[in-house]
Amino acid sequence: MTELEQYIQNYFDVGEDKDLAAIASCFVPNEVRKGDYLLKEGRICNQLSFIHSGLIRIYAIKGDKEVTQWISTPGYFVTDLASFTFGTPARWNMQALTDCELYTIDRERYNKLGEAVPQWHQLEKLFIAKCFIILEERVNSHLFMTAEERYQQLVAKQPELFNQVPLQYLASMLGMTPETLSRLRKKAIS
Amino acid sequence: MTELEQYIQNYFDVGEDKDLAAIASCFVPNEVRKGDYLLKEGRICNQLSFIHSGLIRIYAIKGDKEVTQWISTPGYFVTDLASFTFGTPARWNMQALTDCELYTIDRERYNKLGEAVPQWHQLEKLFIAKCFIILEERVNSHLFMTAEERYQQLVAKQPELFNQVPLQYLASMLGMTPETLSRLRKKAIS
DNA sequence: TGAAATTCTTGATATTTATCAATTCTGTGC
DNA sequence: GCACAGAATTGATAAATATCAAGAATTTCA
Repeated sequence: MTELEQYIQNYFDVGEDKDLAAIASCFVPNEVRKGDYLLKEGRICNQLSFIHSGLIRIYAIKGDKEVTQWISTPGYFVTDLASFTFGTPARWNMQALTDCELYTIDRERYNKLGEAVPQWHQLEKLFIAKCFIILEERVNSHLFMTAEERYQQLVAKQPELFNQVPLQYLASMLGMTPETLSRLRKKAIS
Repeated sequence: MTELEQYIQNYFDVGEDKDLAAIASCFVPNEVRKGDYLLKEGRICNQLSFIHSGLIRIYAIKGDKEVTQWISTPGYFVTDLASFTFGTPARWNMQALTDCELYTIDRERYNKLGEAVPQWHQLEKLFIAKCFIILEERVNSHLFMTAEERYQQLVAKQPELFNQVPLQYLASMLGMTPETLSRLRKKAIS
């Protein structure tokens, strides 16, 4: 199984090898440079990419400050699911934090996968349901946990982010100020 | 269009009238009494219901207290989407706050809709995507807004809840204590 | 390399929200 | 109507987090 096929399989759980290969063949490798935008707020999101290497930040502007929603890392995908699915204006900016190697499918090809892969709509449904569950976890993390517990959870799940991503972005993504994150880190170390 | 068909149409956006009728025919009316549970944490969620009348509270137990995730109202549906879709143990309790009239489909019938309605998996995908967007809004409300702004948003969107639902549940759902909600209300009135 | 820019940390303080305890209010059943 | 239980409010205080300002550390790039 190629690396790309592995990425796809992790999200789409394709039953047939030939279907998996057919899906993978619709993705094309591409690169973006540090600072490049994959998507800007207000535009239509026309692509879904898996990250082979690099980091991508998803954020929005709220008043006079940026709110980071998520940092996407190798093996994960990036898209604005709402915009990609419904063709509505994106509410997120997606910007490369580092040079990135991606595998990308555009909306047109994506929407034709149903013709090539009989089970496609079923797989796609389950993919979106998985995304739903991931989001549900995030809502829960705000309802059930304190800022400090959210920080500890992120340290446990993705410790590498703390070496690779400006802490101000992680703070925003956790729903706290950079100063608060800085103090929680200090507290955790001592 | 029947009331049930209208509810379904709001979420599934069915193209063909006969498909809509076919889907609606798989739902059966049923009633639950105030206090009854539609689902308990740990069980598998085997049904999806539209609410014709009444209110249902979705909540979980965290430590020694209950966290209300949502209050579902007439016209909306209730289910644990993760459990219903993947057959995994539910993480939520669903309890009737009042006597309720529902239209319910069980998992078995739901999963057979693909046989009766050609576009079903496509419709279902879009349904789940809509649920995803609703959740995304909720994550945003925690990242972008203060507790007070979340309160004001709920007042604007669902003012009737404040007459019909114990405020402690609304407080929990907004991610704050009952005391804080009480003070925000007082502040908003004056 | 070194200067400039950005990021991170730290301290002092303000604001927000939670906690705990005591009433008050409201609805329910007798 | 009255007593009771649950719910909501209020007050006093504590804890968590934000804000503002300054300085230290790090990164960027000419």
